[in-house]
Amino acid sequence: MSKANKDTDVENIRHSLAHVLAAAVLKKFPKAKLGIGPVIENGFYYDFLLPRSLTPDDLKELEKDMKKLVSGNLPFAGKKITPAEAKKLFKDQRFKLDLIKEFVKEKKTLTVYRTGELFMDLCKGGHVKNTKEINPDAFKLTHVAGAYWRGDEKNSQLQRVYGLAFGTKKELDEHLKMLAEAEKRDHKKLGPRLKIFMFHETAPGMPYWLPKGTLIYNELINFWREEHKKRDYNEIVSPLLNKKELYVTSGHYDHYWEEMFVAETGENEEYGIKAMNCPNAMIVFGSESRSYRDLPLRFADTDTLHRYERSGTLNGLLRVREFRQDDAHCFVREDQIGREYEEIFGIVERFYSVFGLSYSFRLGTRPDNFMGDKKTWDKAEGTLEKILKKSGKKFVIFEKDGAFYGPKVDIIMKDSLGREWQMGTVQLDFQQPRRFKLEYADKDGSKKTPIAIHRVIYGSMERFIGILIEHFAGAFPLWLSPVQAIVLPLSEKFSKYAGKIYDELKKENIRAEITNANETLGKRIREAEMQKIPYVLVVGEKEEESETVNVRHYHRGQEGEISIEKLIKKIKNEIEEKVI
RNA sequence: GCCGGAGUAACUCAGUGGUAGAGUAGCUGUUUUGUAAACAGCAAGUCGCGAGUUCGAAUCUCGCCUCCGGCUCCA
Repeated sequence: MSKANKDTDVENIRHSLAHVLAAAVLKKFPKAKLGIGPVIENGFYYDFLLPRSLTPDDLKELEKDMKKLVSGNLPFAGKKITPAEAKKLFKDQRFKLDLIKEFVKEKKTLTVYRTGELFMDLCKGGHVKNTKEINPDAFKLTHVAGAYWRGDEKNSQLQRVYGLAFGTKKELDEHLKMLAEAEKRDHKKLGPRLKIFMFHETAPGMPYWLPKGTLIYNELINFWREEHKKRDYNEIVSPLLNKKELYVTSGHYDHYWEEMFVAETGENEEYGIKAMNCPNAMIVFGSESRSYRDLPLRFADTDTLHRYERSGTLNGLLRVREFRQDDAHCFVREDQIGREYEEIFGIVERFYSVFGLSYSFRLGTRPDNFMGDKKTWDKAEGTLEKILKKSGKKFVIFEKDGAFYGPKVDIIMKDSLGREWQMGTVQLDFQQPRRFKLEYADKDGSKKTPIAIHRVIYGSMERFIGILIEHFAGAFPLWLSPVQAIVLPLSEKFSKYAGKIYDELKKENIRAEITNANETLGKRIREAEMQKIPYVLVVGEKEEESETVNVRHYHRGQEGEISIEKLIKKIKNEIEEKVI
């Protein structure tokens, strides 16, 4: 059997189970109103409007009932129907009637599928022929969540029941095991356990960076500074509070003010707390007269930003209210856009390959609340699409996903649970330079408006570190490890020798720790392993005599004795090369 | 913001109306260790916060806060 067929088979199983779920729900709640029940990655869901909230116990019962239905060898049979027939069949199902109306408008054919004698659904098909093709032990209802009808907040909220489903029980078990493994990588658990960051309830969505996390944070920023200095980026620091008027000029007051923290003075002046760096970058560009020779002119800025994200959207380090971006604004002439983008894509590749991260691009086009005129937008979108095609990289287009001031190219990554996150973003902006009346003198002496490219590579430091923790499962590459080596003297007799090793490591700027011999060696090794320290150095009689250490590496295991000079050289080289 | 779940010692968790518990971590002492958990003792709690019901609330009810899973949103 080909892979494509196998995929279709499991999709048919998932889709059929959505129908079986709806049948079980209707049995339990005859007045339930049905939404839709599509196939998703690894399973299915179905949306319902019910007289009461489902409990975890309800899910267990529904699952049991579904198994019974599946074992009843129910056939699936579909048949084309007319709109009039459809309206009659689903006269008590208001959401189905919505769909029928929509389908009629789009001139789609209507089909109804019956699951045995007990259930029918408006559906385009894609089922098993009979539920005997479904293994009753290879699916599981996992959770309930609220979901708006047709994905619109203004519509009623339905209860969405999620389920996992596979062809065999083994695949289901493997998937559940994988989820348990993913939980072990979860940065929300690992971060605090490894003392990288924490949260406090007085600052929702605003991380505390603990000493170890601050080391990682600073190493990432240092690397970023080195790489950007080479490429003629000029770092600036700008105010964290600006009067409302700045955001009126930039356009953020109309589009964004509600999501900003606002500070008020005793004299009733309103200040916006920095939520983005661009307006102040515009101010700096406009502070001098500029020539075409100055362009591209790049201002980088990593100031702390605050955004009042809605409470339900916060998610560990991946969605926060306080963060820093590795931001920069590149002011270019129109003819320089392509080159600048190519250069930025080069920076992206350099950075992501250092961590061994894979990513994809996403082009976001004109949103509904756009600023400026459609013609400029079309031109900008065309330019970006052309550059993306030329880059040879894979990309998808997300309609209406651009910033209000211009289209954007996002770098997309997945977390340990496979959820997609926007990391870096490169945004084209024809609007703000115009609004701030920025200009440069062109060759012929005429005044021209520059184009701004907003770009972040990591995205936000917070989100990036969250993804890194999950990517490395907390075992960072040596150059990022908060503790790079730990010295364990076998007993107190060797404390002095261990201290000497420790001093030499520190002298070479290697982040080292040392333990005393109060605990057994086994226990101290266990603790070092749990802290995911790359180099564990055991010293005892043999090592002291031969002036060596016994190396145990987090990934490579026990490596035996090595002289301290050789070890330091090796460690320094590994740090320098940023080995992953 | 909306739907659902959760919050008990620093951490992981037990405790369903009647004296707040265990393991780990911490501290003290003993042990001086050869590659993932030595032994003993001690200390540790506004049971998320606030109200209510009750003779009595970690436990029941209501409101709020925070976190988690979704939805919506995401410059």
